[in-house]
Amino acid sequence: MKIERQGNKIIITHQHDFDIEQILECGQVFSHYKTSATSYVVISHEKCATITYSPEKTVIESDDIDFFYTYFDLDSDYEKIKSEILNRQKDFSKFFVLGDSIRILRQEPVQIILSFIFSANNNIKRIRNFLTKVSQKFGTLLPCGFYSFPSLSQLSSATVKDFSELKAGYRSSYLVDTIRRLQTPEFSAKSLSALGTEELKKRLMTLQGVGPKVADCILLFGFARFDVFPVDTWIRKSFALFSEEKRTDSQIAEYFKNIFGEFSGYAQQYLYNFMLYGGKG
DNA sequence: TGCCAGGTGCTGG
DNA sequence: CCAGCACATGGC
Repeated sequence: MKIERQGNKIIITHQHDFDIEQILECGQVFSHYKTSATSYVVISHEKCATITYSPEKTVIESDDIDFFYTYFDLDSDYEKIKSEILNRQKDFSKFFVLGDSIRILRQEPVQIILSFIFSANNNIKRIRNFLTKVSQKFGTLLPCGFYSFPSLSQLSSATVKDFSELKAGYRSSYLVDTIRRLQTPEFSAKSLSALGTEELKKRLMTLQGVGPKVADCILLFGFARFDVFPVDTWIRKSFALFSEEKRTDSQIAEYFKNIFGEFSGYAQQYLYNFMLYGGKG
C-alpha cells in the first residue's frame, strides 16, 4: 500500500489494505453517506471528509487531513495484523475472503457510546437513519453540506420526548441519562483514558443501555482497545463453525480472546464482516 | 406477515 | 449467579 499526502488530500494507491467500501460498510461506523457510485462523505463529530475511489486509487479530502490520517488508522500495519491473526489460527484466512481490506477506524468516544447504545437489538439501516435524524436535530450544518454529530453540550438540552419523537423507542431514556453522565468527572476523557481495559469496561457498564457487548464495541471502536471480542448475534451464530458446544456469550468471548489475545478486536471484525455478508448470501 | 436486528434491564429461582 | 422474558421500531 502506498500513502501519499498532497495538501488537504491523502492519496492511497496499491490498496492491499484499504477498501473504503469494506471499511465503511462493515458495521463499525454509522455516520457516513454514500454520495455517488464512487464517493462517500464521512462525519466524525464536527469533522468532515470526502472520499472518492476507484480500483486504482482512493482520495481522502478534508479541511483537517491530519485528523483523518489518524481516523483511518493509516499508521497501523495491517499486513502484520493479519499475519499475527493467522499465526494464532492458521485456517482463519477463510474469513478474510469477504473483507481483507478492513481497517478499524479511530472514532470519537462520545459518538461511539451513543451510537452503540442505540445499536442494541437493532439493525444497521435503522441505526444509521436514527443517528442521521439526531445529527439533523441537534448538530450543526457543516460546509460540506452534512450535519455534524452533536456535541454533549448540544445534546444536553435533549429530553426523553425529543428522542421518542425521533423513534428511539425504549432507548430514549438511556440516551438522556447517558448524555447527563458523560458530562460528569467520572466520564471525562482524561479519567477514562487512564483506565485499563477491564476497569474501563466496568465504568462503561454503569451507563444505562451498556452491557458487555456494547461496552466491548465502545472499547474497540472508541478507545482503540484491541484485547476485546464483542459477541453479538452474528458472532454467536459463527461459533458453530468453531465448536459444537453450547456456550454463553461471555464464554464465547473468552474462547476467542484466548486465541487472539491483543489482536482479538481485529479478528472479531473480520469474522463479523464474514458472517454479516456471508450469512445473508 | 412474522422474524430479526452489532442486547440490555429486570425479575424470580 | 443465571435463565427467561419484555422491549420500540422498522427492514426484509
